[in-house]
Amino acid sequence: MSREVTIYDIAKELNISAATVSRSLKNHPAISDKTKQKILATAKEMGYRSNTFARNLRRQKTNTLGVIVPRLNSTFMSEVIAGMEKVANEAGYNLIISQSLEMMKKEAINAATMFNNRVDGLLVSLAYDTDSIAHFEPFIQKNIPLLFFDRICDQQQYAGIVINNYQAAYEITAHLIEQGCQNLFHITGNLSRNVYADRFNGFRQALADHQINHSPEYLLINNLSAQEGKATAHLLLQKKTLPDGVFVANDTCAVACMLELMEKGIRIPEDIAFTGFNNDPISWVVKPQLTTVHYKGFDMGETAAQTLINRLNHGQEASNQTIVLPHELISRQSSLKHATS
Amino acid sequence: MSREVTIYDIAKELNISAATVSRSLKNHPAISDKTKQKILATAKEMGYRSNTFARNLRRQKTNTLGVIVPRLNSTFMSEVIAGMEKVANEAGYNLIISQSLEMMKKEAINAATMFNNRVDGLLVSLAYDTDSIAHFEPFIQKNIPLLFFDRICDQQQYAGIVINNYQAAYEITAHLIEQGCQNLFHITGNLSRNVYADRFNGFRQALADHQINHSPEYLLINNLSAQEGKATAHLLLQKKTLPDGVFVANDTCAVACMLELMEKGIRIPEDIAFTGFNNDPISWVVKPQLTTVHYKGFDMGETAAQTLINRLNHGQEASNQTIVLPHELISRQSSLKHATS
DNA sequence: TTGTAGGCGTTATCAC
DNA sequence: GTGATAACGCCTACAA
Repeated sequence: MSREVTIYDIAKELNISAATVSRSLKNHPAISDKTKQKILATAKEMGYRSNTFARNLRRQKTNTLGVIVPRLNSTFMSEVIAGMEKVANEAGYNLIISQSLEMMKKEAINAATMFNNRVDGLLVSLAYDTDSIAHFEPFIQKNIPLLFFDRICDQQQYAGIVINNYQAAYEITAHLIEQGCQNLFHITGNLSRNVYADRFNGFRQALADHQINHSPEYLLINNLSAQEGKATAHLLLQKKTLPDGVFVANDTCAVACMLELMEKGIRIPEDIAFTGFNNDPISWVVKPQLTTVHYKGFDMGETAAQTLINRLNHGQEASNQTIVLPHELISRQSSLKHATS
Repeated sequence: MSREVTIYDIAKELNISAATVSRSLKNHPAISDKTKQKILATAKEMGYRSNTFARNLRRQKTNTLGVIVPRLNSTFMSEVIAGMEKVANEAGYNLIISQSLEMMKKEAINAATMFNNRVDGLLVSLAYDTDSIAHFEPFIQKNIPLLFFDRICDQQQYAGIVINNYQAAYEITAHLIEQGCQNLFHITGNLSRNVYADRFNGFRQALADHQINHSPEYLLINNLSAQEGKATAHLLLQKKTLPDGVFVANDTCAVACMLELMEKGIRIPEDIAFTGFNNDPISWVVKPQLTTVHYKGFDMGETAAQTLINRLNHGQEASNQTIVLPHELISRQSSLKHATS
């Protein structure tokens, strides 16, 4: 393993000082174009590559952003990552990515690792069961920019990148009501997570605004996995009266629940209309296709990364507002009743 | 932003040398337990955290593994990443992940970034159109361990982690034949990729071994996206004689193709039986459910990371064999004809 | 426009 | 067992 070429080697080769080499490589204005050219050429020729550690050590900066997500394996989240990667790359940042696997404990461990690796900033979408953000304290104390996205922290002082989950839920619920549904249920996740709380609130408000009464048991909470979707189907079947419309807070769970009910002879959407959330590929593959809410993960990733980078560049002055991105209702008639009125 | 605590600060605090502090922190055997305890306590108390750059600079090692994958957004790949992350974490390595988005050009850029970031080793699954691995030359020249997985490099000297694609394809094709299919087609990706070449060969061999003739147009190549799956459906419809069985090299494309054909009045599986590859969630959600091949992405990720780390620890002596992981045929009768004999 | 010199925080090599 | 010291490669006042 041959030794690495350093700026000193280049300097010696050209009989100039290392400082000049360093400056040329950074395209410093004070260096004449001629020397710059010469140095760049020699650097390439000698196979020079800058040493990130030395640079980081000197500058007290890593040019690395940390990302902690609940899971990587959803269409949505991988789009988010792709968007982040694009922006980060263009701005000269690297991404270190880790998954909490929906566990606060692992989220905390990951946060500690990120901290020790001196990430310049951290992007986080909270785990399912996170009920304290104490593990992010070190970042706050050291003033390392911390930005939440999608599943954000409800405390006022922490801004984040989100969509209007309330509004989206309102719209999709109103849609069900317009199709003639009268007895609506909602299946969702931990209401401590903003995304689920907001969706529930939107759902409730839509019911209220349309003067729809609801069963006292209209709210069903699970972890939104396929498995629990299936289990919840059985739970529904044991109710005295079945709902005629169900709004599920994600597509995976919606599809699993729906398929299980069909298995048991329930007709979808004639007996029960279903809607989901996320516009996951399974929502358009499943029969009947699922009405759902689409929001661009890629854009969210881009926005999150860009916002964080702005904050890195401009420090405290940078805005700390929560940013709300647009969403879109994807209405697939096949999953909806037709209005009976 | 208060200045970071260094080993010198701890040393000064305790009136000892920085060297002793450093050794204690590394749990060096030559330090007495008493001093060690004292130092550890003070370090914690002062909020010390070791500086990775200084450490890396000194040791010429980053404790970071690079990962380049075609895309993150598949169930399979996210499982791979999860497996890698687990092993890497346990061994004290970090992961830097990037996507080539199936483009060799971006793969090359990513490789360069990884190289400049001095990753200790690199894990790669090749992009769809990669036809040269010249962009990995710097790693080879500098003797930085490079390991391919799933979509590996066919050149002999580069080992990798794979499944037996040939065997899996053979099995699934034989399955179709046993169900009575006589006119089989194969839809797959770029045959320069080992995974697709091997699957094609397995398919062909199964036909040969069962004395099944095939149409001269039985091989259809596309990029295996949903979009092209749909397009290929139309292509099939223009054939003089439709196939009665199709083996598609991934589930996404299989499902898209199948759904489009059903849209056009073809009965699945009565007219055409379909099989896929990957055991993606859509393969069990779609009706009829798709017979497919399952292989554990998580295991592949674990194995790949572990193999790379072994090579880092043991240098050249470490084995450089290609490792073949098991797969499993997931037979879902609903997607298959019943044997007619 | 270019050069000099010191320091970023750690670890390895000597010495004691 | 512990301490002093010299790198690791780069950046940046300050000087020339």
